[in-house]
Amino acid sequence: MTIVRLGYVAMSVHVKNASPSQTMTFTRFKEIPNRDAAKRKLERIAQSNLKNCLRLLQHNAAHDIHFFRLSSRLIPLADHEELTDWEYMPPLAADFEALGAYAKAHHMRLDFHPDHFVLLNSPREEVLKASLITLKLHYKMLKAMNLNPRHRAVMHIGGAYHDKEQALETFIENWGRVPQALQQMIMLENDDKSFTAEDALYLCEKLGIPLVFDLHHHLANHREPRWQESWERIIATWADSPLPLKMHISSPKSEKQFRAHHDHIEPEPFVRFLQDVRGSIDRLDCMIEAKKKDEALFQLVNDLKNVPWITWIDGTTFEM
DNA sequence: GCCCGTCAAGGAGTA
DNA sequence: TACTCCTTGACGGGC
Repeated sequence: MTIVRLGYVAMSVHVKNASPSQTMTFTRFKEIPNRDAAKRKLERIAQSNLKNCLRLLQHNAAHDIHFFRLSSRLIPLADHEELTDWEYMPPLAADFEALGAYAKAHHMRLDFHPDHFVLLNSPREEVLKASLITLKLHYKMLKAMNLNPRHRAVMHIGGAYHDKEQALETFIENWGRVPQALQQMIMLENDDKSFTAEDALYLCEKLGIPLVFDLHHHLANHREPRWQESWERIIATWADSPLPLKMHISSPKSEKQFRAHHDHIEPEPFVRFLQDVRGSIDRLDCMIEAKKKDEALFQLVNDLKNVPWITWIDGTTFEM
């Protein structure tokens, strides 16, 4: 038996005016003559983002959603190189605490996906440095929510830099420069252009990192099409994690724009996948990455209602 | 209230 | 070498 939880990404199409990613660009920041006033404005935006985030968690609780990706843009400009003197945490501490407490009370798995500019295998010193600053920000947010940071941030491997083998080795070299607390926070994901699941497994097995398998990326980018051959190895990368194996699920926008995400999830390929992995592990968390966010999740739940070997435990959790 | 240019980031691809 | 595109959601000026 496998218990599967479904989750979605960062914002809701149902909850109106609840963006967790309101922002101010650095260009606008500089236009405000009083720097302290500008910082206060950033703090107000961040507070609004966190309050909206709590509303999203409340919406999730109401719909039995126990798995959610937080926006990485909760605090605008927090990792900007010209704002290192800004002590943003004290005015936000209470809001972060409330978020973490709510998630714990409602048994929710929360995590982050730092954006694709966070590159641990960059040959450029300044890019690696900026990436570590952004990762540290994610770590601080998790700590502020009183969540165990272990395996809460999924990342891509990075650029191929015209030599994929060398790029993988650079990742390993640079990994030694990542503080241990940040290393423990990280999961790796196969991407749709450069690094296949096989490449990611090479790093994950060597460095002890859980692999977040993205099925759509695998279909777009692979050497060996049969992911099933690697499934046991993928499971094994999660052996030391306090959290269940995590997957990314999305559907291609079209044949032509295969790599882009569709509004919704095509149920048939997902059902075939579930059939293949059924019983192979106790728990599986599937992050639904679709343009229509929670609406796509609700539609998928509806589509899965007809599958005879699925037994629903609550609104978005089932046993198979 | 809608439309569209702009903002940020790093890499890939093309000319 | 220089550019355009990719991606994301939001901002903000113009009408």
